[in-house]
Amino acid sequence: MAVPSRKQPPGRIKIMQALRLLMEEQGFDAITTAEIARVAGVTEGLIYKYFKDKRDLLYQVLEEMFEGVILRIRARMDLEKDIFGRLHAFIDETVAVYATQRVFARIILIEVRSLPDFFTSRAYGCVRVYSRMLQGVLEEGMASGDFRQDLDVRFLRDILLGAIEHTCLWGVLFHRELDVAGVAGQLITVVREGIGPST
Amino acid sequence: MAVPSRKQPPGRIKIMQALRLLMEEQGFDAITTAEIARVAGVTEGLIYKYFKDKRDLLYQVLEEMFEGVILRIRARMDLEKDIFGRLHAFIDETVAVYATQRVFARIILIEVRSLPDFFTSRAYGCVRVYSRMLQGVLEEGMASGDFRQDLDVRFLRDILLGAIEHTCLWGVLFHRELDVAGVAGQLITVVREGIGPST
Amino acid sequence: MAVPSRKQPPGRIKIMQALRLLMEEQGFDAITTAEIARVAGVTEGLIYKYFKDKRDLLYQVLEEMFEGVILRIRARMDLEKDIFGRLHAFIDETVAVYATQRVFARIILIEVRSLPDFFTSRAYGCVRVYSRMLQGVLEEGMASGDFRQDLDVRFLRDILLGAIEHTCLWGVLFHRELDVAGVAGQLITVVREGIGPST
Amino acid sequence: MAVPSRKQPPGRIKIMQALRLLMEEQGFDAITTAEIARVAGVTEGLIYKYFKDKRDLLYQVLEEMFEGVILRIRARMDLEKDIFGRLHAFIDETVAVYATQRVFARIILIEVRSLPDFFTSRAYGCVRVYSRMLQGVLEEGMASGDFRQDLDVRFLRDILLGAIEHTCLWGVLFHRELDVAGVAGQLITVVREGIGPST
DNA sequence: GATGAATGAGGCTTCATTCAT
DNA sequence: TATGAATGAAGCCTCATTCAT
Repeated sequence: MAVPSRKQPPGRIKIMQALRLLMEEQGFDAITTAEIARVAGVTEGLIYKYFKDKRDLLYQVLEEMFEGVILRIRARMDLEKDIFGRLHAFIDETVAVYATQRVFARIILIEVRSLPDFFTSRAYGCVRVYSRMLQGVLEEGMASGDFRQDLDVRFLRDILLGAIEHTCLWGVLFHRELDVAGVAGQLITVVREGIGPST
Repeated sequence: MAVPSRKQPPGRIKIMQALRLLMEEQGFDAITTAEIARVAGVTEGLIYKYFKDKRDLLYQVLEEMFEGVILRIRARMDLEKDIFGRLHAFIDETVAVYATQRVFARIILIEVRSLPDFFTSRAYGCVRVYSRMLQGVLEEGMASGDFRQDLDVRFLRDILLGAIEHTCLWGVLFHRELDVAGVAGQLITVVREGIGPST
Repeated sequence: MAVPSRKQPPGRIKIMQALRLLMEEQGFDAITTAEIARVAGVTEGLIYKYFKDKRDLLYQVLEEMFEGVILRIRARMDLEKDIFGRLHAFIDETVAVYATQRVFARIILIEVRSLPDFFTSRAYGCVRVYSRMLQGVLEEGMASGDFRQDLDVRFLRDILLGAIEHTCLWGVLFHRELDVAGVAGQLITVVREGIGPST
Repeated sequence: MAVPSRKQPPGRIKIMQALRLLMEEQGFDAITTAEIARVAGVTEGLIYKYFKDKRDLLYQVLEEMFEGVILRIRARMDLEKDIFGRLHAFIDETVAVYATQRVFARIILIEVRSLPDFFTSRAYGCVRVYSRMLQGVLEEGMASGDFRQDLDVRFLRDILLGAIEHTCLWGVLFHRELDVAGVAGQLITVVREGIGPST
């Protein structure tokens, strides 16, 4: 997977890096192709050699990052034996990614939602893979009796994803630091035991 | 409710209605001022008599809707005696709003996030009020011993808000129906008891 | 002359004052009718009750001020017996006006030049009267033999007017103080004796 | 002279020429970007590839012309041996420029004054250079004892510049012919000897 | 693989002005 | 005398995109 970028033309690489760089500071809409080209040190025209349009560039950047993220999470989960460990690994690693890879977080949490054609892009495939990983854990836990079985697994999945995203969102929006262990820990606690008084 | 908007110039009202109407079908960016004016039956210039710019119009539309939403939720919560009832009311009513007021949901869940100046707008004040309502319930529950006290109340609040939003998001994005009672019910269950095997 | 503004409707007065006030700080083009109305405390519509259009307002403001200026200069000149005294009075008083009445100076030195219809306005009549006053002095001086006679009186007039205006211009443009006596004195010296080595 | 503008993109050249052409007949404000583009035979968008905005275009046109003017004046002055010759050359050449280069005259005498950001533009640098040339002559004359020394050199400079400009202004405003030798000659006479009766 | 000049569509916004009340 | 809602024309400018070299 994730071909080691062998043979990638330098122009293409520079363009993708330029967008990533610019998105550290600005939203996608605020970034112009002229700016991307300037930062990349190429001409605007070259962008269209490698990318169908400006959004395609965004999607490809996202895809590349997302592949790395998925590998990371999978690797981390594979180390865990029990089901709660794997769930914790998924959550913790996701939060860690949002905390450290701000551009990735920006794109996935903010930019992409208002772009209708995202959901037919290859990058969206990554979202499905990612989402399916969590769903897999949940199904497994239900099957094994470790998790309660009276819930719709997709609802449950969305609840978890939403909880993760929202706790990270403000950090991303306002460039605030994120307490990874704290967020992940509290989330796991709520999910395991609920908010009723600890018994 | 919804103050009879005394003295509001008709043009202003028509413009706001036009945007709401158009946003049933398209994203904010895809809507042009020309289109708004045409649907409202006024000239483009009039928009700028009442609104600083196109985004200001969006924020004012959102604010107006949000005020109604807040009133609705508050009214509903005031009917409940116990703390879990109030929590349930908040969640259930929020989901109901997302399910029925698609434009409101669109704006708050999707459009607004990529607009940096939203967070300095008056409409954002509504978000804070709304968010504070939930936080109030949580604090109350912690103080009374009904909720566990080993969690950061703001984390908890964000977990809940995220869970609500995400479960509604896909319905909003793809114009799917939303099973209000189902979503709210499952969410409350998770929150109360966690996903551990039902005892 | 210059009717003591008897019976002038208050709205009209307020509008003219508003423009004068605003022109202390901004150029005419940068000032909008909306701003004028706001400062005057009237509605935009009222402006068009009293003035044909925005430029007409400018011209009437200028005319009113110019009438005062002409009276001042004339009064001052009438005190002088000899021809050089009158010339000095004209120059000195003009510089004094530019130094103290910045709005007047702004309009006459800057704004009005790019407005083609100014030269058919009543305010332009004031310019002619003013200009004629200087020309009168010069003609008188030539006739009496006090001034050299080998020059075209209109060229001479323009040379003097230009010298006055330009020495004041930068003060007006950049809100700098103006050394009235200095400017007028040096000007008179040059005009009387030239720049050849003092004999 | 007038560097062969090597490598200047043709579009850029055509745009600048178009503005010069249009300003023969109309004021800057009356000229629209659409008109400029039409006359240049390019699209409006291209204007903004080469010029920050419409005013920037004006300033660059002015700068280009002003550079030529300065070269002309300097060349002419360099031919003169004595100080009065150089002063005369400066005045005469300036008047000649105003008489023949109407667009240049228009811009410098009329348009530019009401544009606040002109004074921070590169074109304004030319004004300073030009103005400094005259001041240099005056300082030289004072140092050598050819000119009287009891005057502030900058006042004197402004008096001369104003006299030149004003005598040319009406010609420029009303498209009248200008008697170059006459204007320059009379001006020099006044300046040398004053208006006192010829001795 | 890369350039860079040029396009073109249309977006947002401004503002003087009018008119019914 | 004054209001204020509404107009309408057009202006400036942006920016993704193309194409010949």
